[in-house]
Formats: sequence, C-alpha cells, structure tokens
Amino acid sequence: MSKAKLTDVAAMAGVSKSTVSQYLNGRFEYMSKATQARVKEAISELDYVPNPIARNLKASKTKTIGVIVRDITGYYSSKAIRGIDDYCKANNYHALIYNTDFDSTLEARALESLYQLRVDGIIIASSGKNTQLISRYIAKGLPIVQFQLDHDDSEKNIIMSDYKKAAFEATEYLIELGHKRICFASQDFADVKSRNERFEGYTQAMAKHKINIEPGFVQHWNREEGFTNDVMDVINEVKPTAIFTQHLAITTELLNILNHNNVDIPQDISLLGFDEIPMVEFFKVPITVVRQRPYEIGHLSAKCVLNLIDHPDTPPQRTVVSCSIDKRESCRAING
Amino acid sequence: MSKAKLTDVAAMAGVSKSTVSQYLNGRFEYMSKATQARVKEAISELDYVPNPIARNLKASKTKTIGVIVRDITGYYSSKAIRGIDDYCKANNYHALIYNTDFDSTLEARALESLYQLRVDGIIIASSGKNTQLISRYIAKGLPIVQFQLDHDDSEKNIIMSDYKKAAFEATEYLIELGHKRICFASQDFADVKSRNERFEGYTQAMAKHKINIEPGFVQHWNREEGFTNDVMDVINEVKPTAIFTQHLAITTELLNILNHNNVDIPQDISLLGFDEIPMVEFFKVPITVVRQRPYEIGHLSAKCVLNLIDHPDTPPQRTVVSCSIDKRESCRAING
DNA sequence: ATTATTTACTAAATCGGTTTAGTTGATTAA
DNA sequence: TTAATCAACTAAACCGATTTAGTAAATAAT
Repeated sequence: MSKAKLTDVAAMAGVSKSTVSQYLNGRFEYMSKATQARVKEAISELDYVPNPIARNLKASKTKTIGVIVRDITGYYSSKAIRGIDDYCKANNYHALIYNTDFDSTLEARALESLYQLRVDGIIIASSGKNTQLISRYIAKGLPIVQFQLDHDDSEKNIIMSDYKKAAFEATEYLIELGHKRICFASQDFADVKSRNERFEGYTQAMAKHKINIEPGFVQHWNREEGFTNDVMDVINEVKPTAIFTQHLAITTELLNILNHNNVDIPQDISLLGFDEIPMVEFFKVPITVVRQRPYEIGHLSAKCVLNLIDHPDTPPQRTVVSCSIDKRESCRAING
Repeated sequence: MSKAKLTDVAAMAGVSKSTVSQYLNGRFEYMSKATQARVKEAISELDYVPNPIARNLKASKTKTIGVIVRDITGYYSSKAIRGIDDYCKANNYHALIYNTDFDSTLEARALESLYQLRVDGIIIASSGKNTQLISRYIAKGLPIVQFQLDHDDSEKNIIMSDYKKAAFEATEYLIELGHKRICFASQDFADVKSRNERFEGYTQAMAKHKINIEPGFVQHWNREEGFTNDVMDVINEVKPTAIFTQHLAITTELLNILNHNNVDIPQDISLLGFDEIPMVEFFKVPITVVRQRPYEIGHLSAKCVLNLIDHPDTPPQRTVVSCSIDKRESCRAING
C-alpha cells in the first residue's frame, strides 16, 4: 500500500517539490512547457495521486460534512441521505453518517465527535434536546443545517416540508370527499413545531369549511400509553368518518387495531396518513398518504451547508419543500 | 473554528510538545505525577482535542473504510450499512459510503476514489464487472471484503447468505405443503454464483423428494424482456401450484401480474419469495419469504475488514450467514 | 552598459501531530 | 570516588502536502 509521493515525482522529474505542487494545482505559469511535460510524465509513470489527508491538514479542511439522523435504515432518512450524498459527491465532499437511534444523548455525542473530527459542516435531523449544544457549535463557526424536524421559531438554517400546507390540503381533500367528522391523530406535539404546523393546517382547513372541531376530534396517540385500548373507545364515542394520522408509526398501529376489530376501510372509516409507504399498492387497502420529498430535502440541505462553508456570513434561512397527496382507496367519498 | 493545538497545551503546561503527546497516548511512565496533572489541567482549560487528521497523516491511516453498494436506499443495503457502521463506530472507524446505482462504471470509479482517499479497507457488494480492478487493489495490499453478491469460486473474503440452504429449505417447505409443480423464477444467473446457489438448493430439494423438474419449471424472468406477457402463458402451460421467486423485484412484478389476471394467491398459486418486505403484514396476501440477515452480514463484513487491517496475512475466508423463512398466507397446503 | 523586469524555478516554513534519539541531574552500584 | 543507571524530560526529524519568500539567469528597458 505504499504509494508514490510528491517527493518521488519531484525526484523523477528532476524538479523541486514546489514545482510539482504548483503543477498539481494548475499554476502552470510558474514553469516551462518542458517542465510541465516532465512532471506530467513522472506523475503517470509513478501512478501518483496526491494524498488528500496531507492536503487537508495543510488546508485545515476535511472536505467532509457530518450527517446526524435517527436511523439510516428508515425510509425518510435513507432518501434524505441519498440526496445529501449525491450533492456532496458532486461537489467533492463526503458525507459521514451518525445514527442516534432516537437517543438524544447519542445525538449529543455524535455532534461532539463530528466537531472533533473537524468536519466542515453538519446536517442534522435534531431531536430538539440539544438546541444549546447546536447553538454553541454554530457560534464557534461550524455551519449547521437542520432538516426534517423543527422545534421552535428561532433563526436557523432549516429545510422542511411544508407541513401546514400539506395538512391543510389533506384535510380539505377529506372534506371535499364529504367528511366532516375528521379525527386528527398525532403524537404529543407540545414543543415540536413540525407537528404543530400540521395541526394548524388541519384547523385552518376545518375553519375554512366552517366545520366545528368537536371534542375528541384531536387525539394524541403515543404507542406507549394504552394506545390500543383507547382507539376503539374513541371511534365508538367520537364516531369519526375519517382519521388523518400524522405519523407512519401511528398509521400502521391504527391499521392493526382497525383490522383486528373488523373496522372496514374505507367503508366504515377513511384513513389518510403521513409519509409514503413502500409497496403500499399491495396492501389490502392501499392507503392515501401525504408524500414528503426527503431526497429533495436532503439535496437542499447539502446545498445549504456547502454554501454556508463558502459563505459563512449568509444569514439563516428557512426553506420549505412542498408535499403532495397520493390518493388511494383508503379514502372514500361519503354523502354529507 | 480555530481550536487549541498541541503547542498551546505544551506552552500552558510549561512542557514540550513531546511530553503532551506522550500524555495523550497514555505513556505516563515518561513523566512525573506533577507534570501529568499540569498537562491534564491545560488540556481541559483549553478544551483541547487532538486533530485526527494530523494524527492520521503521521500514522498513514485514515481510520475509515469505504463501503460500495448499489443504493443505500434499498432495504438490504441500508440494513447492511447499519451493521457495518455500528461495528466501525464501535471500533473507532468511520464508514464512507458510495452508491453505484447498479452501474459498474460508477462502481469502478468508487473503488478508485476510495483507493485515492487512502481508506484503510473496503467493503463492496460487487457487480462482478470489476473483478480485475478489485484483485489489483487487493494485490496492492488494500483489504477488501465482499458481501451480498458473489460471482465465482475464487478465493476471497466474502460474507454471504447461505443461499443454497435457504433455497433448499424454502423448496422443501413447499413440498411439505404438498406442492410438486414448483416453478423456480429467477433472473438470468449464468455467472452469478449467489443465484446459482439458490438454483442448486431448489434442485437438491426436488431431487431429495424425487420430484421431477419438468420443462418450464425453471423460468428466467427479467423485467426488461416481455416478462409481463410471458408469465400468464407459463402459468397456463406449466400449471405450477407454487412459484418460488428469487428476487424481490420479480416477486412484486409477479404479484402485479397475478392480481391483474385475477389469479388468486394462495388459492390458485402459492407464492414464496426471496427477501423481506417491510409491512408485508398489511398486504392483501402477506407473502411468505426467505428472510436474509443483512444487518448481521454487514456487521460480519466490517469485522472481517477490520481484522484484515490489523492482520493483513489472514487467509481469505468465506463466511456464510443463515436465512430463515417467514411463513405467511401466500403459501397453502394442497392435497398431493 | 547598466538597471529593471520576467521567467523559471527552489529553499524553507507550515499544517498539527508522533516518535526516536538524546540530554540532564539525581540516585545507585562497584 | 567514579562509573552506571534511572527518571523526567526535550530537540528534532517526520508524515505529505502547500505556500511564501527568495534566487539565478535571461530578457527588456533606459
């Protein structure tokens, strides 16, 4: 694995290291045509490739950006990472990925590791538990871009789906199908802006169509706490004709429960969920979903950090990416 | 982003760079307790963290291994990468991922890039089109481990599912359900060992149970060439009671065709496929599949390269990981 | 003819560490 | 008493590049 180095090329071409380096960096005005040719010859003769580590050491750059996600295995994350990586590779950067497994301690550790590794920038789907740490690194001059999740209105570089609009359109779609008793099923969303936004979209659509949001329409279902028991009670008491779920985990859990209790979709209840489901066309009932564009979000995030690296004084910017609705059989039209 | 460096620590502690370096590397026998304390103090005072790039330059190591897959977004690849990454992180290595998008030119380019980057090792799901290039790098002393795909019997470090056994067991499972007319639906497998192995498993199971493999039982279906038209012809002529598909893409394509032609699964035909399908429990007919263990395969691959890095003279080794069958409703018992 | 400018280079410092070969003063052994 | 040993360091080379300041020879300007 020992490779030719700059010195070897210089020796072979009969010039100094400096000249070879100039050649490598395209500053040909510092040498004669003849020298150029000899250096070129020596390089190809020796199969020489500059050592990027030495180069980076000198430049104090790593040409690497760190990416922190919860789990690279997830649909959203893997697509986003692909978007990030494609953009990075196209611009001579590398993406270094850290998984947190939804653990904010690991998230903090990932941030520290990346900082210590001297990555040139970070893209993170933040849990919201490390806001201070993130701010501290930003203050130190490390470009950080967030995506996928948002937690407050603070100024920051963030790329997000247009959740409010998406939820608005999804709700309106259900309303147009004739639904009025529409449940909004979410995780707790107290402090998570990206969840609050969906709720706003829902309420605005309901308001626009003058539909009252009755008690019980808005449900906070977490898988942990008695989700399973609650659901059928809610359905029997609130009698929704449609449920709009805000999270894939809720959608699938709900599907399980409805199946077990012989609730027919869409005959008894229409179901509309958040997030694309692979191979949903083979489902017993293909689910209508709000489709986000994680690849584009990743792409834009990468574009944003790389720009920040070159222009550190760019003011923080919020970017919004639109969603679309994939209409399938789980939602049916009903008569008022 | 300017950070404290070794010199700063040395100055603050009133010792030489060497001493600080010794301290950092845990060689305390070279200094007094008092000095240790002062260095420790200076380090925490300055928030000093050694620069891994400088360290790596000196060590001629990158502490990075390259990973080449077709698409990180795929189920198998993402799980495998997770396995690789977890093992790497646990051992202070990083994984650098390259996607080839099933393009062997990009695969070659990825290999070159990783070589030039001086990664300490490579894990690759090789297309089989770059065998020579891979051999060349191995010859240069770069540890390379392959996984997921195999193409020949040459000596190499490779981690694979036990395809033969898996196919054998899957076929036998169908036979035990009473099936005799079992189609084996594969892509072309001329030169891909991992496909041939599945075929062997199939034939061995058939042979063991003295079932003749009739003409038409073995089908090569590529999505490109008239797959769609063929299928129903084959079914009508060959009249299989079960089809064993070797690839997820074939399974889903077949499902589509069977659905469109109102062939009932498992009433008319039982279906058994290769590879896990996420959320298959919500399918109209949940499919019985051979489940591979990509996470473990990734984990073992990483273990193998890291070992190879430390012990370059370890002889090439083939490692086999067992599969299991997830039994679901797509296969039914029939009366002989 | 002499000085100024170009051309075509090179020496040496630098990036931030690691490591080897010394050095110094104190302690111990002969 | 004097050489040998040891503890506690340090100087300097090195990893493989980049870059700045400088130099010698050739050409141009005055």
